[in-house]
Amino acid sequence: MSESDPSPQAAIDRLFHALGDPTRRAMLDRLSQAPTSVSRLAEHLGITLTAVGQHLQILEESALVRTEKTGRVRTCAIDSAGFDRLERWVRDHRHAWEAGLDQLGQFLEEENE
Amino acid sequence: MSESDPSPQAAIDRLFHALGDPTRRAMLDRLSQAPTSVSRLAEHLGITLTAVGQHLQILEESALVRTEKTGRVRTCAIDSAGFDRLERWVRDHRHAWEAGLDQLGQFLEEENE
DNA sequence: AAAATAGTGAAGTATTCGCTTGACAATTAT
DNA sequence: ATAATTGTCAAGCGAATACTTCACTATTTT
Repeated sequence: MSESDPSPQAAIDRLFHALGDPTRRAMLDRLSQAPTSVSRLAEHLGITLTAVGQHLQILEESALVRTEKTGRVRTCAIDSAGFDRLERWVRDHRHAWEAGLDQLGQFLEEENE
Repeated sequence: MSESDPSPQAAIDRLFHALGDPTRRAMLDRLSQAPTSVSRLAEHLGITLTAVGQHLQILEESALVRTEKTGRVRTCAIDSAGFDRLERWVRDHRHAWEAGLDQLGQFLEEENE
Protein backbone atom coordinates (compact mmCIF):
# COMPACT_ATOMS: atom_id res chain seq x y z
CA MET A 1 0.00 0.00 0.00
CA SER A 2 2.88 2.30 -0.61
CA GLU A 3 2.01 3.41 -4.11
CA SER A 4 -1.74 3.84 -4.45
CA ASP A 5 -2.88 6.37 -1.91
CA PRO A 6 -6.62 6.17 -1.28
CA SER A 7 -6.92 9.90 -0.53
CA PRO A 8 -5.29 12.39 -2.89
CA GLN A 9 -6.25 15.11 -0.43
CA ALA A 10 -4.07 13.54 2.24
CA ALA A 11 -1.18 13.57 -0.20
CA ILE A 12 -1.70 17.28 -0.84
CA ASP A 13 -1.81 17.90 2.89
CA ARG A 14 1.47 16.08 3.43
CA LEU A 15 3.03 17.86 0.49
CA PHE A 16 2.26 21.39 1.66
CA HIS A 17 3.04 20.58 5.24
CA ALA A 18 6.46 19.38 4.12
CA LEU A 19 7.01 22.53 2.06
CA GLY A 20 5.89 24.72 4.94
CA ASP A 21 9.13 24.43 6.86
CA PRO A 22 12.07 26.66 5.85
CA THR A 23 14.68 24.08 6.82
CA ARG A 24 13.07 21.47 4.60
CA ARG A 25 12.94 23.95 1.74
CA ALA A 26 16.62 24.66 2.30
CA MET A 27 17.21 20.93 1.98
CA LEU A 28 15.32 20.92 -1.31
CA ASP A 29 17.37 23.88 -2.51
CA ARG A 30 20.52 21.98 -1.70
CA LEU A 31 19.34 18.75 -3.30
CA SER A 32 18.34 20.68 -6.39
CA GLN A 33 22.05 21.14 -7.01
CA ALA A 34 23.08 17.54 -6.48
CA PRO A 35 22.34 14.45 -4.41
CA THR A 36 23.84 14.70 -0.93
CA SER A 37 24.41 12.60 2.16
CA VAL A 38 22.69 13.16 5.50
CA SER A 39 25.92 14.33 7.12
CA ARG A 40 26.56 16.94 4.46
CA LEU A 41 23.04 18.25 4.78
CA ALA A 42 23.39 18.47 8.54
CA GLU A 43 26.69 20.28 8.24
CA HIS A 44 25.35 22.69 5.67
CA LEU A 45 22.26 23.51 7.72
CA GLY A 46 23.97 23.63 11.09
CA ILE A 47 21.68 21.09 12.73
CA THR A 48 22.15 17.57 14.05
CA LEU A 49 22.03 14.37 12.02
CA THR A 50 18.92 13.43 13.95
CA ALA A 51 17.09 16.57 12.92
CA VAL A 52 17.97 15.97 9.28
CA GLY A 53 16.68 12.42 9.58
CA GLN A 54 13.37 13.66 10.93
CA HIS A 55 12.96 16.13 8.09
CA LEU A 56 13.92 13.46 5.58
CA GLN A 57 11.13 11.21 6.74
CA ILE A 58 8.60 13.96 6.11
CA LEU A 59 10.12 14.81 2.74
CA GLU A 60 10.05 11.18 1.69
CA GLU A 61 6.46 10.69 2.79
CA SER A 62 5.48 13.62 0.62
CA ALA A 63 7.48 12.28 -2.30
CA LEU A 64 9.69 15.34 -2.53
CA VAL A 65 12.86 13.41 -1.75
CA ARG A 66 14.08 9.88 -2.37
CA THR A 67 16.88 8.31 -0.39
CA GLU A 68 18.93 5.18 -0.59
CA LYS A 69 21.36 3.81 1.92
CA THR A 70 24.44 2.06 0.61
CA GLY A 71 26.89 0.96 3.23
CA ARG A 72 26.68 3.40 6.08
CA VAL A 73 25.84 6.49 4.06
CA ARG A 74 22.34 7.48 3.01
CA THR A 75 22.20 9.51 -0.16
CA CYS A 76 19.27 11.87 -0.74
CA ALA A 77 17.94 13.26 -4.00
CA ILE A 78 14.95 15.13 -5.38
CA ASP A 79 11.90 13.00 -6.10
CA SER A 80 9.90 14.25 -9.05
CA ALA A 81 6.58 12.83 -7.85
CA GLY A 82 6.05 15.47 -5.18
CA PHE A 83 6.98 18.31 -7.50
CA ASP A 84 4.63 16.97 -10.14
CA ARG A 85 1.82 17.01 -7.62
CA LEU A 86 2.70 20.57 -6.61
CA GLU A 87 2.69 21.69 -10.22
CA ARG A 88 -0.71 20.07 -10.71
CA TRP A 89 -2.13 21.93 -7.72
CA VAL A 90 -0.86 25.22 -9.09
CA ARG A 91 -2.36 24.46 -12.50
CA ASP A 92 -5.71 23.57 -10.95
CA HIS A 93 -5.88 26.98 -9.29
CA ARG A 94 -4.41 29.05 -12.08
CA HIS A 95 -7.71 30.12 -13.64
CA ALA A 96 -8.66 31.87 -10.43
CA TRP A 97 -5.77 34.29 -10.38
CA GLU A 98 -5.41 34.70 -14.11
CA ALA A 99 -8.83 36.30 -13.99
CA GLY A 100 -6.86 39.44 -13.25
CA LEU A 101 -6.15 41.89 -10.51
CA ASP A 102 -9.62 43.36 -10.59
CA GLN A 103 -11.53 40.18 -9.79
CA LEU A 104 -12.35 41.72 -6.44
CA GLY A 105 -13.34 45.07 -7.91
CA GLN A 106 -15.50 43.45 -10.55
CA PHE A 107 -17.31 41.37 -7.97
CA LEU A 108 -17.99 44.39 -5.78
CA GLU A 109 -19.45 46.33 -8.70
CA GLU A 110 -21.78 43.51 -9.61
CA GLU A 111 -23.04 43.19 -6.07
CA ASN A 112 -23.61 46.92 -5.87
CA GLU A 113 -25.87 47.41 -8.89
CA MET B 1 7.04 49.97 1.66
CA SER B 2 4.30 47.61 0.72
CA GLU B 3 5.58 46.69 -2.70
CA SER B 4 9.37 46.38 -2.55
CA ASP B 5 10.20 43.75 0.05
CA PRO B 6 13.86 43.90 1.06
CA SER B 7 14.10 40.14 1.53
CA PRO B 8 12.61 37.90 -1.13
CA GLN B 9 13.43 34.93 1.08
CA ALA B 10 11.13 36.22 3.80
CA ALA B 11 8.36 36.48 1.22
CA ILE B 12 8.91 32.85 0.22
CA ASP B 13 8.86 31.83 3.87
CA ARG B 14 5.56 33.60 4.45
CA LEU B 15 4.14 32.16 1.27
CA PHE B 16 4.85 28.52 2.08
CA HIS B 17 3.92 28.95 5.69
CA ALA B 18 0.56 30.26 4.55
CA LEU B 19 0.09 27.38 2.15
CA GLY B 20 1.09 24.86 4.82
CA ASP B 21 -2.23 24.96 6.62
CA PRO B 22 -5.13 22.89 5.26
CA THR B 23 -7.78 25.36 6.40
CA ARG B 24 -6.06 28.17 4.54
CA ARG B 25 -5.84 26.02 1.43
CA ALA B 26 -9.55 25.28 1.77
CA MET B 27 -10.11 29.03 1.82
CA LEU B 28 -8.09 29.37 -1.36
CA ASP B 29 -10.09 26.57 -2.94
CA ARG B 30 -13.28 28.39 -2.08
CA LEU B 31 -12.03 31.75 -3.27
CA SER B 32 -10.92 30.16 -6.50
CA GLN B 33 -14.59 29.81 -7.32
CA ALA B 34 -15.65 33.34 -6.44
CA PRO B 35 -14.97 36.19 -4.00
CA THR B 36 -16.61 35.57 -0.64
CA SER B 37 -17.30 37.32 2.64
CA VAL B 38 -15.71 36.42 5.96
CA SER B 39 -19.01 35.09 7.31
CA ARG B 40 -19.55 32.78 4.37
CA LEU B 41 -16.03 31.43 4.68
CA ALA B 42 -16.53 30.81 8.39
CA GLU B 43 -19.83 29.08 7.77
CA HIS B 44 -18.38 26.96 5.00
CA LEU B 45 -15.37 25.91 7.07
CA GLY B 46 -17.20 25.42 10.34
CA ILE B 47 -14.95 27.75 12.33
CA THR B 48 -15.46 31.12 14.00
CA LEU B 49 -15.24 34.50 12.32
CA THR B 50 -12.22 35.22 14.45
CA ALA B 51 -10.36 32.20 13.16
CA VAL B 52 -11.10 33.18 9.59
CA GLY B 53 -9.83 36.67 10.31
CA GLN B 54 -6.57 35.28 11.64
CA HIS B 55 -6.08 33.12 8.57
CA LEU B 56 -6.92 36.05 6.33
CA GLN B 57 -4.19 38.14 7.83
CA ILE B 58 -1.63 35.46 7.02
CA LEU B 59 -3.02 34.98 3.52
CA GLU B 60 -2.92 38.71 2.87
CA GLU B 61 0.62 39.06 4.17
CA SER B 62 1.69 36.37 1.74
CA ALA B 63 -0.20 38.03 -1.11
CA LEU B 64 -2.41 35.03 -1.76
CA VAL B 65 -5.60 36.88 -0.90
CA ARG B 66 -6.79 40.47 -1.18
CA THR B 67 -9.67 41.84 0.85
CA GLU B 68 -11.73 44.98 0.90
CA LYS B 69 -14.26 46.08 3.43
CA THR B 70 -17.28 47.99 2.23
CA GLY B 71 -19.84 48.78 4.83
CA ARG B 72 -19.71 46.05 7.42
CA VAL B 73 -18.81 43.20 5.09
CA ARG B 74 -15.26 42.32 4.08
CA THR B 75 -15.00 40.63 0.72
CA CYS B 76 -12.06 38.33 0.02
CA ALA B 77 -10.60 37.30 -3.32
CA ILE B 78 -7.57 35.57 -4.77
CA ASP B 79 -4.48 37.74 -5.15
CA SER B 80 -2.35 36.81 -8.13
CA ALA B 81 0.92 38.09 -6.64
CA GLY B 82 1.34 35.17 -4.25
CA PHE B 83 0.51 32.60 -6.88
CA ASP B 84 2.96 34.21 -9.27
CA ARG B 85 5.65 33.88 -6.65
CA LEU B 86 4.75 30.24 -6.06
CA GLU B 87 4.93 29.52 -9.75
CA ARG B 88 8.32 31.17 -9.92
CA TRP B 89 9.63 28.98 -7.09
CA VAL B 90 8.42 25.88 -8.88
CA ARG B 91 10.05 27.01 -12.09
CA ASP B 92 13.34 27.71 -10.33
CA HIS B 93 13.44 24.14 -9.02
CA ARG B 94 12.07 22.40 -12.07
CA HIS B 95 15.43 21.49 -13.61
CA ALA B 96 16.27 19.40 -10.58
CA TRP B 97 13.40 16.97 -10.91
CA GLU B 98 13.19 17.01 -14.68
CA ALA B 99 16.61 15.39 -14.58
CA GLY B 100 14.65 12.18 -14.25
CA LEU B 101 13.79 9.47 -11.81
CA ASP B 102 17.25 7.98 -11.90
CA GLN B 103 19.10 11.06 -10.70
CA LEU B 104 19.82 9.20 -7.50
CA GLY B 105 20.89 6.01 -9.27
CA GLN B 106 23.14 7.89 -11.64
CA PHE B 107 24.82 9.70 -8.80
CA LEU B 108 25.45 6.49 -6.90
CA GLU B 109 27.02 4.86 -9.95
CA GLU B 110 29.35 7.77 -10.48
CA GLU B 111 30.52 7.71 -6.88
CA ASN B 112 31.06 4.00 -7.05
CA GLU B 113 33.38 3.83 -10.04
C1' DA C 1 40.99 -5.51 16.91
C1' DA C 2 40.27 -0.73 17.87
C1' DA C 3 38.89 3.69 16.52
C1' DA C 4 36.46 6.67 13.74
C1' DT C 5 32.49 7.66 10.78
C1' DA C 6 27.40 7.62 9.47
C1' DG C 7 23.12 7.06 10.79
C1' DT C 8 18.88 5.61 13.84
C1' DG C 9 15.69 5.63 17.89
C1' DA C 10 13.55 7.25 22.18
C1' DA C 11 12.61 10.89 25.18
C1' DG C 12 12.37 15.67 26.62
C1' DT C 13 11.76 20.74 25.87
C1' DA C 14 10.66 25.34 24.34
C1' DT C 15 8.13 27.56 20.95
C1' DT C 16 4.71 28.11 17.54
C1' DC C 17 0.05 27.27 15.86
C1' DG C 18 -4.86 27.03 15.25
C1' DC C 19 -8.66 27.79 17.50
C1' DT C 20 -11.95 29.36 21.03
C1' DT C 21 -14.38 32.52 24.22
C1' DG C 22 -15.88 36.98 25.64
C1' DA C 23 -16.08 41.88 25.09
C1' DC C 24 -16.45 45.40 21.82
C1' DA C 25 -17.25 48.58 17.37
C1' DA C 26 -19.60 49.57 13.32
C1' DT C 27 -22.98 49.04 9.83
C1' DT C 28 -27.68 47.67 8.26
C1' DA C 29 -32.53 46.29 9.01
C1' DT C 30 -37.04 46.65 11.59
C1' DA D 1 -34.40 53.75 18.56
C1' DT D 2 -33.70 48.83 18.87
C1' DA D 3 -32.20 44.88 17.28
C1' DA D 4 -29.67 42.05 14.29
C1' DT D 5 -25.71 41.36 11.41
C1' DT D 6 -20.70 41.51 10.40
C1' DG D 7 -16.42 41.90 11.78
C1' DT D 8 -12.32 43.00 15.19
C1' DC D 9 -9.36 42.72 19.40
C1' DA D 10 -7.13 40.51 23.49
C1' DA D 11 -6.25 36.67 26.06
C1' DG D 12 -5.80 31.92 26.78
C1' DC D 13 -5.50 26.86 25.91
C1' DG D 14 -4.27 22.34 24.07
C1' DA D 15 -1.82 20.20 20.40
C1' DA D 16 1.71 20.06 17.12
C1' DT D 17 6.44 21.31 15.71
C1' DA D 18 11.43 21.58 15.36
C1' DC D 19 14.96 20.87 17.85
C1' DT D 20 18.21 18.72 21.20
C1' DT D 21 20.78 15.09 23.99
C1' DC D 22 21.94 10.50 25.08
C1' DA D 23 22.29 5.79 23.94
C1' DC D 24 22.87 2.57 20.45
C1' DT D 25 23.84 -0.05 15.81
C1' DA D 26 26.28 -0.69 11.64
C1' DT D 27 29.90 0.16 8.53
C1' DT D 28 34.38 1.66 7.21
C1' DT D 29 39.32 2.89 8.22
C1' DT D 30 43.76 2.25 10.50
